Order: sequence, then C-alpha cells, then structure tokens
Amino acid sequence: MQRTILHIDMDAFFASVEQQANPALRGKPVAVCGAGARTVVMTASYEARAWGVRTGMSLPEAKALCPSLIVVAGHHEWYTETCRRLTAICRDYTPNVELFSIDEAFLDVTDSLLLFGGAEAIARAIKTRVRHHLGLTASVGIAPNKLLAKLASGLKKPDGLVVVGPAEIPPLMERLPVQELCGIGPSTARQLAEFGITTCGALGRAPLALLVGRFGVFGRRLSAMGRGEDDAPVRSEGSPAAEAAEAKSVGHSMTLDRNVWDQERLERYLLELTGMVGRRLRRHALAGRVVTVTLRYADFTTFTRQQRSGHPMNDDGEIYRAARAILRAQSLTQAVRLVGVSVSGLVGESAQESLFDDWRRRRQLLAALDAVHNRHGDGALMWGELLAHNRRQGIVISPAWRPQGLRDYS
DNA sequence: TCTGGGGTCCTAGGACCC
DNA sequence: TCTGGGGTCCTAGGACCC
Repeated sequence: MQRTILHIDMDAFFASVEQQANPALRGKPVAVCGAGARTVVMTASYEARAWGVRTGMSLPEAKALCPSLIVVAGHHEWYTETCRRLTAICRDYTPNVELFSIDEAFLDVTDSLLLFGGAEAIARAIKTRVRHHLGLTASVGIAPNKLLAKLASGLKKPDGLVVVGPAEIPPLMERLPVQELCGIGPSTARQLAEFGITTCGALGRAPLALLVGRFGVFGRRLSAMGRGEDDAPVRSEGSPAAEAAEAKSVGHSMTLDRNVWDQERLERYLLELTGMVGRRLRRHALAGRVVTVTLRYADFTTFTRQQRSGHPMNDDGEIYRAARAILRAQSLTQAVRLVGVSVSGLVGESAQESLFDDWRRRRQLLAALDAVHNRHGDGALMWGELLAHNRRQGIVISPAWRPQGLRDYS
C-alpha cells in the first residue's frame, strides 16, 4: 500500500518567531543564541544567512561576517507555544503526527486524502493557516516515505511545497549528493567517496556486499536510501511505533563560561546539573540505574565515565553522589570547559519505592521543592551550596526539544 | 572573544560464565 | 607438553540528528 507522507519544516524557526514577536527585527539580520558566554548561533534569519551566518557559529565569527547582526537571546517559551499551535493545526488533518523536533513534523495522511482533496490540498491548507495564525512560513515536502518527504521539504526553502511522486524518484536521486539525505553525515559521505560513491544514484546501484562489508547492518539501509526507499513508520503519539520508542536517557550539560580545573567548583556544577536531571526524571515518574558524567577539556577532548547502581535513582542527592564519585575518580589532565550528567537504564519510578520512613520524608521534601520549581520556574530554588556562589545557568533552548513526553521540561 | 545542548543508535573490546 | 567457543553484559566512543 502506497503511503503519502508530509514533512512540515518551519523556516528559520527561532529567528522567525523573534521577528514575528518584535516588528523591529523584521527584515533585519538576526541571530538567536543561548544564554552563556560561549554560546553559538542557534538559528539565523534569512537576512543573516545572506551574510554567511550559519547555525553553530560562535558569536564573534558571526559578527565578523555580518557587523549589523542583531543577536537575540532565545525565548524558549515562545517556541514551545508556537510548536503546540502548529501541532494542533496538523492534527486537524490526521492523528498520525510525529513531532521530529520543535520545528518539524511528519504527517501520514494516507487515510485523509479523500476527506481533504489530496496531499497538496492538505499541505496548502496547513501552510495558509501557519501564515495567518502564527505569522510564519513553513516548507512542506510530500512523498511516499519519510526519507523523501524530508528531502523534499528542504528543496525549496523558504515557503516551499515540493511533491516527489513515484515517477520522480529515480531522476531526483540520480545526481543527488549522498550527504543530502537525513542519516548520511560527513563521516559516512567521506567513506562512501572512498568507494567512488558520491551520488544517491551510485549508492543505490552499489553492490550490497560492498556496503555491508564496510558498514555492517547500516550498509543495507544505505543501499535502500540510495534508491529513495524507507519503510519507517510515522510515530504518532500513542501509536505502536511510538510506544516502542520510550526514552532511554535524561541528561543535561553545560559549557562553562570559563575553563575550570578546581575540583570544588566542578562539583558545584555537578550539583546544579544533577538537580535539573532529578527534577525532570521525577516529573516523568522515571528513575535510572546508570549515571554518566561527561567532561570536555579545554582542547575539546571529550570523554564519558559511567557508574551503575543496584537500584534505580531519581533523587537529586543520590544522583549527585554518584556523579561526584565519578568525577573524583578522574585525574584531570586539563581545565574543563563542559560538564554533563545523564541518567540511563530507565524504569518506572515505582520500581524504587521503599517503605522506610526516611525515604518517605525525603520524597515529600523533593515533591515540595518540585512544586515550587513548577510554579516559579527553574532557578526559583537553589541548594544553599549554589546560592552561596551565586551561580545560575540560564535555561537553555535546544532545537531537539520535543513538546511531548520526556523532553517536556518547560 | 573559536567551537551549544538535547538526544538515539551502533560498534568494539573486555569481563565473565558455562 | 598450553591456549575451545559461544553467549551476554558492560563500557566507552563515535556518528548522526535538530
């Protein structure tokens, strides 16, 4: 059965939302960035892109390219709200909506085509409503699968609408560079080039044995991708595919304003991070057995160390002690620029219940603290240790944030 | 005042067990 | 008078995505 998949991709999402909210920014080169001293460009407006400003650039680099650049610290809650409204619009056309990130969604409209007069009619209706109700533009791709729908939405940005029908697939793939496909990054592209494979056409025709020999199971997938084949389902909320894809880990990390070698200061950052992780775990009634600490040295060398506990944890204090033990076991060879903590090996929270009074009192304390955080936002409360040093990292926005499920920590 | 932060998946090698 | 073979779990690292 031939499917019809839409991929909706908001154009320069964060920057466009800022321009919509603040008319003084419209028509200007705008870069949305994070909070810290070493933040990077998260989204550049199309005016800024004309100057060469790109996602991931440091601010000095972006400013050098575009002296008139307006740098804006992002408003996480605006993007969240806009995403919710976009989702609601999409759900008017099918319940099969998968939010791929805060500004992208896949829709399986196979069963909605007759009702709404075809895929293009649905795409145009969504684009029109996004423009009128959100004041934003979206690019839409229509194709028989997610791989091609995502490819198609990127072909005519901004404000594009591209249909890839079955007959158009072979000519489209023939000359398409392999790295244009979602899932083929710089490393895979380089390795394919060593075999003389630079286009999807060549990839699709390459001997399967060659690809499997080099890439293992991924080789099979690469071969199919080269021919534009993809049978991944749209994972709408509540669908069997989505149920099978439960969260595997919850974590936070931060790049420090300045490199730090001092053990006590690093432990204070760990305290802050473990608090953020613990709150998010409890919010989703999860607990995990494995605590992982990530450290990045001044020269960008990055490594992780993990510790497994006998029981699942979501208490800030327990996670902190595990993370601190990991840190103390390291003999640092350089100053540190990034610290991260994540918890994996997740299970439902009830798995760690206990009848001890101490445990119950501790849960009550955490619940009370969580309630204050929920009402007043992250940062309303701090452990005395952090307060004493007056440190507070701003809430960071991330394009990978998802409005449902685990990543809902707004 | 070079280089963010949130994830997932895969693989290689070693430990351990029978 | 030397070195099995398989399976599983665990850890660390890397590729990739937005």
